[in-house]
Amino acid sequence: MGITRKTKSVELILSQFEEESGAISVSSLVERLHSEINKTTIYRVLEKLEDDGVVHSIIGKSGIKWYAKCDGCSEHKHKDTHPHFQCVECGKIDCLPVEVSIPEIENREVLVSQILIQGKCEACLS
Amino acid sequence: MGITRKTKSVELILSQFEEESGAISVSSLVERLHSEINKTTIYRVLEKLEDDGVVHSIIGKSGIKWYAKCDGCSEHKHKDTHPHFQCVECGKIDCLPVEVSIPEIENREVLVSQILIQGKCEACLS
DNA sequence: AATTTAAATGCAACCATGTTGCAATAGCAA
DNA sequence: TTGCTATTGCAACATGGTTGCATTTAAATT
Repeated sequence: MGITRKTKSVELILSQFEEESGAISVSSLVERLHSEINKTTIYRVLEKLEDDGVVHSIIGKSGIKWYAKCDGCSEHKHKDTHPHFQCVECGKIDCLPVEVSIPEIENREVLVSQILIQGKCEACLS
Repeated sequence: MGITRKTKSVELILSQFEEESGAISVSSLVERLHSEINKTTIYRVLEKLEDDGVVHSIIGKSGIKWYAKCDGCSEHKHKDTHPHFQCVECGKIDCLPVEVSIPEIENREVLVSQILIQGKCEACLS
């Protein structure tokens, strides 16, 4: 079960995603908000927002967690087939508005899939 | 530059991959070999083996690192388009002998891509 | 408006994964 | 056998993330 009360922490965290088009790493969120919210709370709020389908999480190339606003996700079913792009230079992660089809696999039940494409983003290509 | 000397550590680590068909997490490798090899050495040897194209690494669903034997990788070019499958129940990771085509993306240069499919493996399906 | 109650928070302490610097060890070529 | 340098071990550190518990607070109830 997710968020039930509109608290200062929830509002603050959500406002960060309003201002950001791409994904935000948890550590940068902790850094940005450390004077207003305790890091434990940040972890907990993000978890609940994910349960609610408000944001979704991505594991970046070095294993750390990022969150991005969901666009068309619901509480019980995330649209997790869209890939994410992480720039090897600046580290930034964005959602890609593309569908990648995952094949059926013999003897296994596929539930979700995470696709992380790495390369150079527009800003770092110059 | 990768491995240049055949040391006890290298042999021991490689022997673990002989016995294993799937991937091995670094932490389980550290656990298995802690009485014979220091963990720092394990991290360092794995890094070199990856440089040499002997193994390749995968970031699992919870952000930890796994390694698997390479099959047809060379020192400078890993075949990283094959997806990996992680069982949500037992946690085990395997390489999938399938090719998934990654689309070109406007304004970005794609270098590598990591596809992690999650679901239930054969053993956990019953 | 005052009361009540459970959700939400802060804090401190903890855990796991991974890294660094440096001195000691050991392959291997000469 | 000697000498060079790659490799290793160790201890200490860094970072990302979690836990238990006492305190606070949103919001429903009176």
